[in-house]
Amino acid sequence: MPQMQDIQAKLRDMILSLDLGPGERLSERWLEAKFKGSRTPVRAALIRLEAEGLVQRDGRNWTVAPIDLGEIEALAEFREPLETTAIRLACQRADAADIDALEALLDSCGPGAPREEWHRVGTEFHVALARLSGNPFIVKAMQDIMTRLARPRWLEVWTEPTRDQAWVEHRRMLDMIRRNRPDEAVREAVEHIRDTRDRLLRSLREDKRGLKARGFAVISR
Amino acid sequence: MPQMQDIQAKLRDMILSLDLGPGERLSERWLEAKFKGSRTPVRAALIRLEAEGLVQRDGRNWTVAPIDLGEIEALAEFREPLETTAIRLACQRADAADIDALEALLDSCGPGAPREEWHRVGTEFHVALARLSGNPFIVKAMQDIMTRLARPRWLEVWTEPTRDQAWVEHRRMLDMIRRNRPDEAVREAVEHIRDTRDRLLRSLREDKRGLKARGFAVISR
DNA sequence: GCGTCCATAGTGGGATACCAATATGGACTC
DNA sequence: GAGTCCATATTGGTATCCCACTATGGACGC
Repeated sequence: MPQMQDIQAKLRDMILSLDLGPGERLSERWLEAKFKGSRTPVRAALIRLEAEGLVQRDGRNWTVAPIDLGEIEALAEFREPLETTAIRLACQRADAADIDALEALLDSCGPGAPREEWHRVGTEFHVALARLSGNPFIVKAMQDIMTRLARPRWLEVWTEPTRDQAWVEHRRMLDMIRRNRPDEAVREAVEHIRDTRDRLLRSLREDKRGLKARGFAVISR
Repeated sequence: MPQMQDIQAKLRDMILSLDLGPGERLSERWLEAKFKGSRTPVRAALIRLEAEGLVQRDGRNWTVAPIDLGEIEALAEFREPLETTAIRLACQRADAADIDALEALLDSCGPGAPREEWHRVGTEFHVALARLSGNPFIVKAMQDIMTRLARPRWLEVWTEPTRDQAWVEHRRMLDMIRRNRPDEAVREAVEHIRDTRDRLLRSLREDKRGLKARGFAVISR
């Protein structure tokens, strides 16, 4: 069992699940004890997680990346041209089976499913859609984006109407791709991206007090 | 003197300058001797350069990333929406001083300048343009793109007409941004990106024999 | 009390030691 | 001579060690 990848995966999970709070300091020694490995693989994992944006240097120290509202805006701006490009390419390149698979992914998450499932499927939908573009850089960028959005999405106040709205938006995007109507699919996507951004920002801003109470570092802008 | 960053920078330079051939195997021990450091900083540098796409794992080994013609196509596809978005944002956000600075950058490279200068200025132009978007993710992506394109650009057969063509295209893009005509600037950019892609692909394909003779790994597609 | 200063504990960066896995090369067999 | 097999060198992965630096906190002087 490769130790480094194991540590990297576990640490990533701890960060994404907010088991380690945003802004929290990480010492290599603490992590080495926590994972019962040595500092070498811990350091390798930290370097890689730094590239993912989940961990940062704060002077000489390692810290869990804070929640950054400005980053959420910048990500939406970055994501819009990428996801719309992915959609246009998918319209040209994806076959019916690809689209059926995506549909099945959406279907796999019904009203009774736990929140973790919705979260996972939502992420995977966008990455899989990017994959239909056939462009590895778009896929990589989308993975990166979804990783960085994972904690805000998880922290978002969770209501059925918003969940269903996102679900409907996903459906509509996919539908328009299936019918090979890229312009309309793109319009849906842009709307979805902006809706998501606004939802996340509003939710986080409203709960900023609660987040700080949990010791989470939040950068307002 | 920070050892790790030093090693990373030197190794990056050796790769980008083709001092280390594409596809060449890198052993940590050899690098440690080469840089008179120990394996710890060498490893940290390798991990970071892996994220930059300059170094890869080949099984358990490290290798210099090969020249990949498919990657050049994918990069152009990835770059188009990003650079056009950067231009539109720059039109909204950049002030005259920003644009003057970019113009000065282009002016800094006259007909008599050495090839290294043209190369550096060409790279910096696109990154600086991305910076005018104000979006750190676009900047980061553009840096990444230019890094990956650096070796193909360097290997391109070098003629004054092609050099001047790129120079004219840069000028026109900047001009249209200054006049706040984003659509035309975007049209120039798309043309420039496609021209560049075609030039690089043609040049590399024609010289593939020569590259292999130098021991360079080239992936055709 | 309030600064100031210094001993100390803890940190990340680097160097080194050890290990399992793998690649290598030469001897041996047929 | 060609193929096979095994001893050995070398590799990357991991575990420790050592060091310079720094943050901390308590004693001391005012």
